[in-house]
Amino acid sequence: MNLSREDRVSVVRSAGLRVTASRVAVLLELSRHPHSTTDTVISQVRDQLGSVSPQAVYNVLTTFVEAGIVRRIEPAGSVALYELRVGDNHHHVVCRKCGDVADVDCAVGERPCLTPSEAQGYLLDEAEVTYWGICPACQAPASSTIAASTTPKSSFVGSISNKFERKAERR
Amino acid sequence: MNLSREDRVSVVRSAGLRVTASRVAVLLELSRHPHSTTDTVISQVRDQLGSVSPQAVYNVLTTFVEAGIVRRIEPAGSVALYELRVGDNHHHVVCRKCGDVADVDCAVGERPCLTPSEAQGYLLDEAEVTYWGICPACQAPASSTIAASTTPKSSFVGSISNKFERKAERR
DNA sequence: TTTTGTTTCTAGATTGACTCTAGTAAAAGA
DNA sequence: TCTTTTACTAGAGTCAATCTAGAAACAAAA
Repeated sequence: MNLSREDRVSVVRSAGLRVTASRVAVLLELSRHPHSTTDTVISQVRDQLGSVSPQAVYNVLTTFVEAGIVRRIEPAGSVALYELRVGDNHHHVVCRKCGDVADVDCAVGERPCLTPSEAQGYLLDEAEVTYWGICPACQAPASSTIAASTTPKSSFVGSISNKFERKAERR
Repeated sequence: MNLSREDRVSVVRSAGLRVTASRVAVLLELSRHPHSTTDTVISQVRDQLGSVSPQAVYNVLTTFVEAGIVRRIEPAGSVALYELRVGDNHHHVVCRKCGDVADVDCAVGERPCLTPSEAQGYLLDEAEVTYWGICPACQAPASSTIAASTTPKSSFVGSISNKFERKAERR
């Protein structure tokens, strides 16, 4: 999914936000690469615009999340990831080896899509599901894919808070 | 749940680990306060033993998680939390206002307790569910409880990566 | 008991994501 | 075009967590 420039401008404007170069650029990057890290977004926006301060990108992402046009996820052991798909309450599956993230549709589609029998008195509004497993690339024993050819320094299974080795250069 | 000293020693030993004062002390703290942060554990262990380096506690927690006798969770926007309840695949509910965490039983009890209709080729082994809502204390409009009497500087709802205001002094 | 090898702990520096602040620049309504 | 509001830059700061080297404690063998 690659939003046109007009689409991106109108997304920003209809969220009640000023249209700036960095905001439009961040939207392009997120439409190209869902589940981007702040770091990736920064370097991609720099490629588009020449120079942008890291803080500007942090600001844009925060503003977008608060405006509801971007969703932020934080799988355990990972830095924050951002995606444009909002409002459908989909879930995610994370690879324990390489940290790759993929979307998983929610059968219900509205939150909370699950409710426990005993909620301890909490007023629930969301059930966030994170599936953990091994991605197709990392399942291949010694194939030529990037993810599988790299012997992980440490497997995420049973290990603590490593930041995965994110698939390099996913653009 | 307050494990006796003998219990704690035997938990450590039967995990194939050396019995040290800091390990036994960490277990006591986790048995008293599930969902403790590293910081809390450090100060509690210091109370017990006099002085322990932060790194020692980090080491102990990491070792315990790798040995499978402690579970580490990382709700979005929170630092790592540790608990002794392992192996029953229970879930958690997190308060958006104060960050309080409570256990929620899993109806299935084994992982993965959920499987999506389409897993994108991933080999799944776990479905981690985090329920989000408002805890009983924070629901009370202006009661005398600690959590409710403090007007949050920023609500977690719709905000980014704040670290909550964890309930002070839960010991 | 002493020795020896291994594991754990201490102390201190380091990393990395993220935040805060003050001043400057840019956007949009008047 | 002017003015007000909002966004961006630059730089320092925070904080959880990690890394490393050396000292201390543990456990098994001699």
